[in-house]
Amino acid sequence: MKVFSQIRPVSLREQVAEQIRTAIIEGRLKPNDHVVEAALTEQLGVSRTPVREALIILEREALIVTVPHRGAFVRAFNEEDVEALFSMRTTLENFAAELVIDRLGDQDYTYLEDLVDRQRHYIEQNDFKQVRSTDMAFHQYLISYSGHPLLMRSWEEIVAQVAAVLYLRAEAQPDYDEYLAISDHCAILDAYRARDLEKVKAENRRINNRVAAECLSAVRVLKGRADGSAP
Amino acid sequence: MKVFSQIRPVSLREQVAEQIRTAIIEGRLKPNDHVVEAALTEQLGVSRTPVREALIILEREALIVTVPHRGAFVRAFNEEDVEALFSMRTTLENFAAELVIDRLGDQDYTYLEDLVDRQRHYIEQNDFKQVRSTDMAFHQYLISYSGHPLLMRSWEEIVAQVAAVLYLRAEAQPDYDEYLAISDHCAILDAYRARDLEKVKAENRRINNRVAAECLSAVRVLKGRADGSAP
DNA sequence: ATACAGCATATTGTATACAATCTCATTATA
DNA sequence: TATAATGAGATTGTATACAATATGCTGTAT
Repeated sequence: MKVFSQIRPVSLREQVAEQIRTAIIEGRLKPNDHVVEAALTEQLGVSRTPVREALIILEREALIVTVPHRGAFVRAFNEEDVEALFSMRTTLENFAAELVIDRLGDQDYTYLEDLVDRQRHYIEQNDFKQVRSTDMAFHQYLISYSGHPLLMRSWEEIVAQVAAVLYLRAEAQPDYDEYLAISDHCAILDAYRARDLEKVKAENRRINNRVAAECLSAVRVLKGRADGSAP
Repeated sequence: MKVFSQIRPVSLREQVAEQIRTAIIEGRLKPNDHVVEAALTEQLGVSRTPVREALIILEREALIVTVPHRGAFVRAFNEEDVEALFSMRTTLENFAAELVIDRLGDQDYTYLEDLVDRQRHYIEQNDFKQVRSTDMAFHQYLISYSGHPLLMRSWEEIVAQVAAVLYLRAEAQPDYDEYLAISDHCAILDAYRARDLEKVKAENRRINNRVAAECLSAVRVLKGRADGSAP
């Protein structure tokens, strides 16, 4: 029985990166916000070095855009970005499907169904933070199950962007029907259970295309609001 | 007519990263080599700051593995890594194929054919550095043509790893038949010309599987040598 | 002879100081 | 008035100094 989990030192730069990442995903840092190193230094109580290193990491994750001698800015997603994001997501999820479809067992389906139930529960309680997190856990499970290091890495790089864009959707459409995700996940599970790879891929494509459209309109709405309020 | 190309300040960290990257790809830095910051500081004539920042970038590219308080080491590819690398490459190239197959025009085919000719020429001259570079340019063109920012980014992240692994193949098999790549590229071009997406995908899969097998055996051979010479 | 504690050295992690560059308001000039 | 030059302030880029940690040697006790 495993009692203790590995202790590994987590460097300041990673802690800083995590804080900034979360702030972006949760919308506390808005698109195009200027992220000033000195400000973070003060707020986080660390020196500029780990802050700078964290910003370099986040730039590689495309959550931050840096301009030489001007600084770091929160990435603003335009319509093409959203389009690209979800087509990439479809590609990665379909790749994962190829890798795992013949390896998923009953306990995996049980676990995934449990996640769906939990998500339904959180929707009923209006706990949207948990809804998002459970939703992501569903997709994450399938990706991680592949054990493919490059796939997992690519996934990690886009997942933060997806989260950031979904936040925009939530902001633009506060009354979004969260139950859609439930039926989506059930459809995916059914296709996996049937070991029907093409069906899984088609569902992934369909769902991501729909979510992409939703986020696209969110981006447009928010852009309109911004232009309207401060032209 | 475009006369001048954009001048953009290239930071020290990027220059340092480029140097280390090239050194790894060209085999001057061997797998598991300890990359000591102070040594680079001295050799490159810059301070530790840009060196550290370059190492962070390369860690995100998976060319460097860093262990807290122990330092940075050149990534050593094992057999699973090679397997994963080329299956990911297939996925990305097939995604690119979906995006570009209906957009390629005559001038594109001409350009790509010219690349193949140049590559053949370099093989005849035994200029293997140019052979590699032309080969990569062929694949790069198709990826870039997609204009898909995330695809291009993912590609960039694996292309250095592919180059590093191909260097291993060259080391293990000095008499490798370089003309194989020529017929591979012709096969890809034919499939694109026929607008046959499934054919393109099948060729990509076939070629990458073969190259993966070659690199896999290279990794095994080199591992055997290393274990034999210093057990 | 072996195992362990403790110290010396090397290396990385972090903080701070200084240099280069950009932005923007102000002023001079046509 | 419009436009360009100028300089102060802000911010990032780079260098260096100091702190924390890991490694390996040496001496000592068993």
